[in-house]
Amino acid sequence: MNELASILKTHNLKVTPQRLAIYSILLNTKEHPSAEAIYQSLSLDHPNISLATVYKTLDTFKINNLVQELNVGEGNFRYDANILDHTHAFCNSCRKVIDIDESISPEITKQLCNDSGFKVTSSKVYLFGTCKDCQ
Amino acid sequence: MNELASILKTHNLKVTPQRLAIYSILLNTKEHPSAEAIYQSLSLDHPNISLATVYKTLDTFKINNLVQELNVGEGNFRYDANILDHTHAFCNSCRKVIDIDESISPEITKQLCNDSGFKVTSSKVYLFGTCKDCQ
DNA sequence: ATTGATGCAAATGATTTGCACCGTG
DNA sequence: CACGGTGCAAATCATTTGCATCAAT
Repeated sequence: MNELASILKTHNLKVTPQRLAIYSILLNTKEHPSAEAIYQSLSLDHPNISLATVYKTLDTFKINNLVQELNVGEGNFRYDANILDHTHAFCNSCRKVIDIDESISPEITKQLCNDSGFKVTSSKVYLFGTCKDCQ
Repeated sequence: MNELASILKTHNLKVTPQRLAIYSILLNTKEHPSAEAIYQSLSLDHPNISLATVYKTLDTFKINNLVQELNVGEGNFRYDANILDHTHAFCNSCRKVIDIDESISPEITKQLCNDSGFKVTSSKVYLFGTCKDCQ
């Protein structure tokens, strides 16, 4: 059996072609796609999938901590199969979201935690500016 | 003339009672209200203001860098008249957004900037967890 | 066979837009 | 007076929901 299927089973989720397809897209892209963008990607190999299913599946994945939801202020959400806290940089020019793999965010959360009495379970760090290609 | 009025003028914005009211609300709250919440607050003293005007005004303020827009994943935006980069903590229990006044976020953005070739102009840091009152 | 997943279409909720009218500079 | 701002209602966009059907265990 395929590896994705066993990950889904680990979370007590039924294995369906739709779920495999959506999870596979997220694992194989660096684009941080929106629900709509995922739906577009699916139109090739799974033309009869429903947008509602994409939303429901993403919600299920989010609840089961298989994906994280991002919001860089565009008016919709984006999804990332990398669930570890890491920094996302949004280019105001090309509107791409880039992963910044630095382990600084987790560190600062701990520091902030100490001072404020707020018990931190996760964090999101967004940088805004211009990416290398657009400069 | 009142101080808020002169701030608006500095940005070449016409001074209207609606803008003064909205900006005043944002300057005097720690609640990080949504457009809808601001509209509710206005219903007392400005009962005939339009929700569309609230949205248009917030957009104008955002463009003129008088407010910043937050998104903690609730499906709407919240607004903060403190435009300096600072950390926001969202309590998953009471759904309040709390300011964390630490100057760490600006520091990390500089570090990340160096490594990635991404030119950072601003940043947003969100912490998720449980606030002091809810623990 | 049971239970949960899917697809469709309709509903919702947040935000935006068009346009006539009004108020500020 | 001119131009931008406001209010209203309608439109749009992202996301959710209800429900009948379908598929995985």
